[in-house]
Amino acid sequence: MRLSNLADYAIVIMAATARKCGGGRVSAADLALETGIPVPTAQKIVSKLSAAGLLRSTRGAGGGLQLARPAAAISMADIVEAIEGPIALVSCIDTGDCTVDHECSVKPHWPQVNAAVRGALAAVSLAKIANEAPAQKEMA
Amino acid sequence: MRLSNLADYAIVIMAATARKCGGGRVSAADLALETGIPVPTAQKIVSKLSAAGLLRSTRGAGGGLQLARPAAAISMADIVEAIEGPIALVSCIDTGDCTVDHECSVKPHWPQVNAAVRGALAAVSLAKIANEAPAQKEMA
DNA sequence: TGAAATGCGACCGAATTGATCCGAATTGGG
DNA sequence: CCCAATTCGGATCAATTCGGTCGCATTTCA
Repeated sequence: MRLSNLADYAIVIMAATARKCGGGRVSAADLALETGIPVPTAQKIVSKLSAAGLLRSTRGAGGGLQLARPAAAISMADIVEAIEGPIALVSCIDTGDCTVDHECSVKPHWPQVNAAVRGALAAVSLAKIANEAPAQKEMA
Repeated sequence: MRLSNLADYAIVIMAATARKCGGGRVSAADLALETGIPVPTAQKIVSKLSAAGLLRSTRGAGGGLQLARPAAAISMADIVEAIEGPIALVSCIDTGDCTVDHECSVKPHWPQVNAAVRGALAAVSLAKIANEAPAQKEMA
């Protein structure tokens, strides 16, 4: 019942990107420096985020990352799903096969739980996070 | 974003216990046979469940397990917390220390997400699960 | 065209999880 | 009152996954 550190980092990185992506591109190294996440790990996360279509990566010198969608259109659920795959609390739902199949009276209740969790994550948009605490780094 | 198999098993075991605990005690081995979970694993889960106060264990010959509370008073959240510890999506909340401390603009949003998740889990009681699909398996 | 910077992919180590085994405690029967 | 069977409890060991690191192909600016 705990999402992986990668997903946590991904949210931080996305927030940092939203904050710095005012008008240009940001490099993964720069984001790593900004967030304190190890550079290679940040690159790995950025790769997944790009593959998921949340970030747009520009190759070559002077390139970098930028949000593929406006910050208001990106939610925690999107980021978590990009890193961790579909939001399903149990493997049963994905594979459709419980190791203990039986009647599995629990199965009918998972969809509603999953939906609730996803809703909770979807309720928080990236714009909200970025605006919450710019802290000392107030940008004009 | 996926709870451990142990927690999943725990829910199945609790449901089976609620179903078979009509008037007596059930052995861990019997529950394992009923649910299809490996016996040693079932014992391990039962231990944690007992330690958490959800099950009452009776030692000795003819002993076994029984629900410590009525099924209606036990929710998924209780079981998950018994196995996985407190429901916190990120380690930051527990430890109070992010590896990337910075401003951590994400932190203020976690409590509401955690509460929503916990609420979703607490909304499903063990009685509901046990009543959903008794021993018989309807045609699908 | 050349060189530098960047993102991308694969490899390796560490940690948590999951499964197994053995020992201690308790009760029922003789 | 003693013995034995059955049970839970804890400790140990292997496996899968996650996290971190390194090297390379690609792409752009000079």
